[in-house]
Amino acid sequence: MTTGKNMKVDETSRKTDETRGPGRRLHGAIAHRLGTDILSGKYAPGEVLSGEVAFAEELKVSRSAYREAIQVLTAKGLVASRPKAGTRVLPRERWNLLDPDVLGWAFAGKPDIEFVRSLFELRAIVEPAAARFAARRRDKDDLKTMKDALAAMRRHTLTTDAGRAADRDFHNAILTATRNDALMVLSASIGAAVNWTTQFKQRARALPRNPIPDHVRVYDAIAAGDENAAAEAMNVLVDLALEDTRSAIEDRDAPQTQPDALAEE
Amino acid sequence: MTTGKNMKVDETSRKTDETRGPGRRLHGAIAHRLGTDILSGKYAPGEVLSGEVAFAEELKVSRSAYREAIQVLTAKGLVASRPKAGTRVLPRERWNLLDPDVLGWAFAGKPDIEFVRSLFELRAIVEPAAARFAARRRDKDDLKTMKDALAAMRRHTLTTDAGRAADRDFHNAILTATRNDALMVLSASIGAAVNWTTQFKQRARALPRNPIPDHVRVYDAIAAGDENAAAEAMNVLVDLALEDTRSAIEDRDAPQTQPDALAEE
DNA sequence: TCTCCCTATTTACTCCGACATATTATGTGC
DNA sequence: GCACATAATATGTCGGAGTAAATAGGGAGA
Repeated sequence: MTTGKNMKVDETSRKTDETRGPGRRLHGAIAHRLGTDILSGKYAPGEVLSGEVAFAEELKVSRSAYREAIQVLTAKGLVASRPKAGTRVLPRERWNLLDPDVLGWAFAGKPDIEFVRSLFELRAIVEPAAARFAARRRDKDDLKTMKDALAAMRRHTLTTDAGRAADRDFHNAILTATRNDALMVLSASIGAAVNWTTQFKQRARALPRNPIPDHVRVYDAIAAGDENAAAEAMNVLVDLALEDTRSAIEDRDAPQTQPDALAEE
Repeated sequence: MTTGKNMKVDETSRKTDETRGPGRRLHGAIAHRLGTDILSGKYAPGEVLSGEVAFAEELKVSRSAYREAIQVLTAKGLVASRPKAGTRVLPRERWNLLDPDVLGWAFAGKPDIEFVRSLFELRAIVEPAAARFAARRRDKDDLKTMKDALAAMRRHTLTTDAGRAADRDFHNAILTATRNDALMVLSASIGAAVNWTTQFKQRARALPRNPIPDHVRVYDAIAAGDENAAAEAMNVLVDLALEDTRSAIEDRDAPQTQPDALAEE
């Protein structure tokens, strides 16, 4: 029952080859493959992976590359390996779910709705608080950066790459203004992961509403140093993003209506 | 000069040997050593480490072990390595500061006061919100677990290991009751890191105040389903921990007064 | 019959030396 | 002075050999 070694290898090495771009190392690709497989539930918690030699052979890579990939997964709390016992997938609560890579792997396949909800709840907690800190501690440079980003957002819209980059700059400026490294890292991770779902959004349909005024409200409150107003304005922004993502996911999960009809735009 | 396997251990390999307990692998020890060195600023961001062969030789380990350690650090965003360019320490904003290991490394040496402040600010944001969710979503099992932990805390005090374990159980029960995985992981990481400084506290002096009543207030509010009261009670708890840690760190940073005088108890 | 310890096996861990690949730096021609 | 080809160098990948650790199983003693 253990082996299953003789299966066709085509399927096995497909993913590792796809993921292997230039600048992307082999062990990184393996980690990506195993990571997504674990996050997607293909390898359930508690399950033991095939031995080093067997698995490396199956993946058509050397043991070194395989081991380095396993070290990466171990570092992120996904697996743990001990001699004689083998390498087994750890229970979900041990996973570093806030690790950027893990978040990426979680959203690589069909993201779990419950987990998306968790992230948005966390975001709804953290972002307004961040805006509050920013309103209290921002200096002139912060405000200038935010203002420039806002202007860029207005020029290009959110439909262009430049526009989305400006959006990121704006939010990053807010995070910088909080003078709180932990908050910065956390918010950046969540934001990146959530925006990772934005590609669904953009693909599904045009944005339903002009987001600029809401951003301006946040900026004005931070510039004025009004903490409560900043938190409230940011809260609105998060709710908006939640609404967009929710409908996007609903569209994805219920594709009975022909996708072409939605993409007409 | 080739092997160097039987030679006496000198200063270079001191730390790696110390950290190398049973169940702790060699590459883990190397990662721990390099991690703490980076977090402590011994290797500044942007700095390039010596080449693989040179560094591995210096640490008296094989290149494989060294490379696996580097993969771990890479996975945590501390370093990045490219052919010909070498391995360089990434800027601080790329570090996964919320990774449990990274947090541990950060507190291994003298923790940066500013970073501790950041963590407590984040905790003050997250924990009350978690209590709020717990008050909304807890079920009977959650309440029972919390109640049991509370009773255990009363029996053994926080001065014993069993007592501190009960404290952890109590807070874990709250996190479980939030039904939010992201919140769970985050709060657990921060909590563990902050409690990592508690050993300073315990060492410095006896606890200045009985924490049980405050915990009871949190429990009562959650049991009653009163979200605002739960958040407020938890807020008090965080403030209390902050106060303790602050004074503990002040004691540590200003040891002019003979430590014996403080330890009389 | 049960417990405890000891042995044996399995598996990950570590080491080694060689080769491949990617990236930077250098040099050459225009 | 610039663009392109070339070489140098450090990381990346490979395969194999040997070590150490943890579990399972068997044997001795109670």
